[in-house]
Amino acid sequence: MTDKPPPVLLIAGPTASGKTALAIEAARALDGEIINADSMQIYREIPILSAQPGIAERGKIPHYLYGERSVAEPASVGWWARRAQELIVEIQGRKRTPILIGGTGLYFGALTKGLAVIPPTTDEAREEAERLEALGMEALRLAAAEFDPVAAQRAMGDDRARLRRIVEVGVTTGQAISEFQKETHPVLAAEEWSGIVIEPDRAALYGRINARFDAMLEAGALDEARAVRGFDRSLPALKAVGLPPLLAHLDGELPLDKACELAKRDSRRYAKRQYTWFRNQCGAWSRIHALDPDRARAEFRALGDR
RNA sequence: AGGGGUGUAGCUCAGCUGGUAGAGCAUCGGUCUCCAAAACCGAGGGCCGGGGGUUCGAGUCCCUCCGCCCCUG
Repeated sequence: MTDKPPPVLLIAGPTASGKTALAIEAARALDGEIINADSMQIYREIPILSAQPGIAERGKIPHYLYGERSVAEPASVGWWARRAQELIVEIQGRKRTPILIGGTGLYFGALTKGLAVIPPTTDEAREEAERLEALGMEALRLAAAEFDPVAAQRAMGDDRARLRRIVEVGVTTGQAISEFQKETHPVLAAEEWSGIVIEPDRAALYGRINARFDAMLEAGALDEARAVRGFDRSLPALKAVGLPPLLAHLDGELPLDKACELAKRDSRRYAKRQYTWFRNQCGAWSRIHALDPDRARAEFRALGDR
């Protein structure tokens, strides 16, 4: 018997790829506990729209970071990574396997590649960035280039989000964000984890995405949208796929069928971006291709036998 | 059956008085270090319904055939 902590299992997959079922299978096989690695499933007001696993689905397996925060209190990669790390240590302390499952590539990256340690930006800095953005892209880009020509160069086109961050970090620290980023260290060492990507046939997944959204509506997605209607629309959770068109419908701007169409389209686009991310950022991970739960489980077991 | 209309990219449609095709959406590829289900960048794709004719040259004009839509009987 050694005291070596059990390795951490990372499972990434696009929306609607059957992650939940596979996580349960993995938890049973490895005596594990499940940690959410999905930026939207963190919010408790949108369990249906973000496809959080229900009580029944969870079985007896402990699940963490699902519905842990309110829409009104946005999470962030940094917050998530810290929580995930704490939970990993806890679970390993119980001699069990931490299983992280989700679709947010950046979150996995924070663990396996690291996140630069940058002081939290101040309100003042955020206001400054907003002020510049309001002046127009040119002003924002110019200011960003002033703080950090390297990072500004990297932000192509009208990439407001990154340009703004450069300014925010610049204003609060007086330093270039790219300098901080040079000092990045993985949270998990390479030998501490193994990763699996669920990568089903694209057309099949699209079909499932479409069907799933209909099921979400059936399950009360519209009520969820109604419940968060009063929140600031610029909150991250209010941008969850499917929510904007549903809100537009509630505001009387769109017929329901049109809203559904848009929601499905957005979901397909999102899945496409996820494929791109996993393909290029998680190239060394193992793959599972089956969409069918039974076959996916079989593929998973086959991986374990290697 | 007669009259009118229409047939251009996967879809919806632009294409002025003829000069060998565009747009939106979809699709595909890529970026990604603290709002990431975000914010961006890029690409391919059309024997212009078939055939014939006029013309130096036709998606654009003429004839004919085929498909679809509407009206009238």
